Amino acid sequence: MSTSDDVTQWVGYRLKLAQNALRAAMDEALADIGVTAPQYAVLAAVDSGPGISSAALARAAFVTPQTMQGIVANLEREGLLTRAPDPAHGRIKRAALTARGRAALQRAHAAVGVIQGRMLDGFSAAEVEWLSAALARFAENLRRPRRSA
Amino acid sequence: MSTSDDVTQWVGYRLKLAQNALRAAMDEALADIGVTAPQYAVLAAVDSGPGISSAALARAAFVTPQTMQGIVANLEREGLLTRAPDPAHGRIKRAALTARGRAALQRAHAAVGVIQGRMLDGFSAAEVEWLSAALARFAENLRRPRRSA
DNA sequence: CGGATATCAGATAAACTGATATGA
DNA sequence: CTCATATCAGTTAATCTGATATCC
Repeated sequence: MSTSDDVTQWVGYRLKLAQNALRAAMDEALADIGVTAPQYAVLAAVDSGPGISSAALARAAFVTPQTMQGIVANLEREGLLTRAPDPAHGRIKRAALTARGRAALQRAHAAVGVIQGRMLDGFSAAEVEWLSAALARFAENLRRPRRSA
Repeated sequence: MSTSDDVTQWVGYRLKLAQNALRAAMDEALADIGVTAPQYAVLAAVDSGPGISSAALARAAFVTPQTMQGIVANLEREGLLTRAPDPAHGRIKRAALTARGRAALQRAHAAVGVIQGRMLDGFSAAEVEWLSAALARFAENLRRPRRSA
């Protein structure tokens, strides 16, 4: 039974290893800037869409609101973003980058670009495109019918 | 500045989303069996190579010995594997699955197979092969020279 | 002593579920 | 009342770094 059991050959395992390596490389590169990989993603998302709520960020990242609030709270504590209550909708808090947040994001973009380049070394743009689409499809496929309707 | 900043388009982000979705799906499927995705990987590795040490498992998974010991300790606590000191090398502890561990692994293999099939739905064997190789190469590329050119 | 192995101790971000308050 | 948003409280597995002890 140790024939098809080689976990290191399984796509899912390699997916995990690749993601682990990516996160490790990003964490190392982002350490100086003082942000983690997930935090970087949130900073970039807030920069792309200022005024976004935590709930919306959570939906975009497919995590629970509580999880996203943890990440956002860390960023707020570090002074990289602020959240102001929406005047019209008292309950919603809209996130925006601070000056320090924007500066950090700038540096992070550069650092991450290097990591990305290293990871994709040897692959053509077309291959990367296909790969990216395949990964997105993996996630879609996995998020389908959970059970028993 | 919101042109090339769309994080959701970035390969690394999609890699993370795919891995997150995979882990979530696996955790859900493995919940009944009482193991997590990383624990499943360790059980499979121990099954493939009985007598393996925690340090060797850590190297195979590219994590620190401490991290692997945490996972192994949890599995030992659950009674899914045992660790016996090597008679010749007093310091080394060799892991082996218990009867319950083997039973859990059997069930886990089946459950994970379903998840895998769902994730890869629509992809040919050749495509999966290429994808898998690409992911392995990503990890390799990222684990190369840290700096110093 | 050096190298590999195992652990203890401690820290942290990230993820979850559950419960709750509030506003539209 | 219902839905979405935010948040408090508590839990957990998985990561890390640092320090130690134990073998060969």
